[in-house]
Amino acid sequence: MKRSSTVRRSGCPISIALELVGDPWSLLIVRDLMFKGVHTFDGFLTAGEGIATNVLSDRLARLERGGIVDRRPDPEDGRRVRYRLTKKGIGLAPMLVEMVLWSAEHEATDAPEGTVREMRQSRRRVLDRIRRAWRQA
Amino acid sequence: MKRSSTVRRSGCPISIALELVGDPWSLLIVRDLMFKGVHTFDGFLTAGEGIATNVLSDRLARLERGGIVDRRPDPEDGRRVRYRLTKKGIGLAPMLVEMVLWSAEHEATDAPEGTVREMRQSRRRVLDRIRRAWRQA
DNA sequence: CAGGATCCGTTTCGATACTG
DNA sequence: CAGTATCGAAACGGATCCTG
Repeated sequence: MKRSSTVRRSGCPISIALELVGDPWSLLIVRDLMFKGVHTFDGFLTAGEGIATNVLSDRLARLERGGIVDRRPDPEDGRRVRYRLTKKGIGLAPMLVEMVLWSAEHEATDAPEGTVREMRQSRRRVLDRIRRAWRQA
Repeated sequence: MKRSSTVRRSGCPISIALELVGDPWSLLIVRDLMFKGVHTFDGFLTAGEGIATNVLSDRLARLERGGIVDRRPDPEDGRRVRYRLTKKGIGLAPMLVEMVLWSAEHEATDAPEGTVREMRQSRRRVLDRIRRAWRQA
């Protein structure tokens, strides 16, 4: 596998950010940040699907290097670190929403619940809410 | 990493089909099928980014098991195998389009070309064309 | 105690090459 | 157009250690 962050086909600019989207853990982290308001190391550890600490460290560093998340000390508790999606990171929302919709339609076994239904009915509204929650977080 | 094809958070149906979307090679194959009309083993081998034969075999089998592609003997040359996206597979188009758009905006270094510009201006038209091309292929 | 880094045994991946 | 075999590289999980 090439190590470049994007792959480009000659004559056809169909490039995909595989560095991000090709990695399950990174996607789970972004998803937790975007949909669940999880923003601490421990939050990812417990809310996630059992990611190991070293893997989490590594992915957070990658995402930070890629400009998708940033880290700052928690304003209310200087010892804590707060991870946030950057503007570039929040730009992934449409993609994530499509991923969730496709998964709900084709893979998930139990009936879709409120969030998914609303996504299906009005992507725009869901995206607006995600962006709003992000701005004031 | 869990081996299940979808991951679900309790109380929040934000599940993502990581089995597919967490794997770079699978994404490249789907992309080639969707945007480039590549549909043979050798096509993926040469048009792709240097995938190994065993990996390609493995991913095609996975995608087939996942119901995303199917394989049939080429009508004009029975020895050849033709891979096609299934309906479920073509359902990934919106997600792929968002991936391409995000990548073009944030990752790709050279100026976006026609396809990307058209995607940005009218996702609908691009998606319609993809689906039409798929139906008559 | 939160946020990581490091070491280590194990599993998975992938490049190459060979087979039908 | 694939399946298989090998074998080194990388990723992973788990535990442990470190630092404020």
